[in-house]
Amino acid sequence: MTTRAKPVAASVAPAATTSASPMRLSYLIGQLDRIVSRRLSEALAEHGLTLPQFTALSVLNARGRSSNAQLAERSFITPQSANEVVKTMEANGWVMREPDPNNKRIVLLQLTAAGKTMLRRCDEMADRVERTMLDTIDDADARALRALLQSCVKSLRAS
Amino acid sequence: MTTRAKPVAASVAPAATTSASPMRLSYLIGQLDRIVSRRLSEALAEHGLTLPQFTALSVLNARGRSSNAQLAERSFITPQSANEVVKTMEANGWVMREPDPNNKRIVLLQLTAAGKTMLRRCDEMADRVERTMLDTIDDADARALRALLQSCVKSLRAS
DNA sequence: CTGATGTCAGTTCCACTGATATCA
DNA sequence: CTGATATCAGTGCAACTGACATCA
Repeated sequence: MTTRAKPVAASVAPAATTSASPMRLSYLIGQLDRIVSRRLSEALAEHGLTLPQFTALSVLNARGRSSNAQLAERSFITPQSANEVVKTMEANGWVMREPDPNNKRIVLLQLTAAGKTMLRRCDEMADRVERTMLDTIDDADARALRALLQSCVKSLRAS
Repeated sequence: MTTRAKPVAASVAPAATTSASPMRLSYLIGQLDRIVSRRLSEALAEHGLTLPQFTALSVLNARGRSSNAQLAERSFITPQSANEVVKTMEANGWVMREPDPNNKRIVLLQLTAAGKTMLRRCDEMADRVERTMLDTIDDADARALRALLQSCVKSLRAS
């Protein structure tokens, strides 16, 4: 309980805005992402994996063979950043590259067996973090949360 | 368009290939935070403000006078990081420090008039981003989203 | 002494922009 | 030629850890 919200400067801050105004959604999103990312990173580090790498593994697993450009778009980072992530994972034997038969310029990426094994292990850790996060939220609300987040992403990407 | 202010534009990619496994909540949270942060950062840059600075201004405004340690906890970053953010803002005249009369070791932080003006301007930009984000979401669902996000943060912080 | 606080210093991580080569 | 793709290279920001001094 040491890190819980307490009436912080209530005794020191008399005037102005004593009652905490409701936090912005963007603030809440940022806070939540910060906490989740930290928990996840700590857990993944035990297997020598970084969060961006886990994201890439998940995307490649969900979407199958992808070019670096596709991976970048789905991870919402630049192709350069995606390439950087992939380089390390290829060196670790989790991802393999093979030329696209239809287009010499494109290199298709896909998981290796070792990559799939690693992903399965890390998925368990991610599940654990998410279960903690959803501790006080029932399944219906969890589904609603997912749908709302997807709507937010969709609206922003469309604008 | 040769200049790419954004990482990826989802221009010609065939987007209709969805139907893969549903994405994790932590993935969605990360994606949404990435997009929101980018939009917000771009907007704030017009006023010479960074996102961490905007966060600090918001926290100081909402909670009133705070020590650096309190600000750090509210922003969910280390005191060192918070101090770094504050240093720049003090140099820009948006935040002022004054010693706590009750404790010589503590330095209380609060917004200056210029800081409040800046915050007001930036709040408008943040409102604009959030309105876009909530484009297809009604007020009731927006409130539900806020409540759910708060529950998630609370559960993770308590664990 | 212990613990909380502020702050200087150095480091790391991760995404960015720029530039270049290849190919449809 | 134009545009998409991959990738090498350098940059910058924002977080981190470590260390130290001060004070309740």
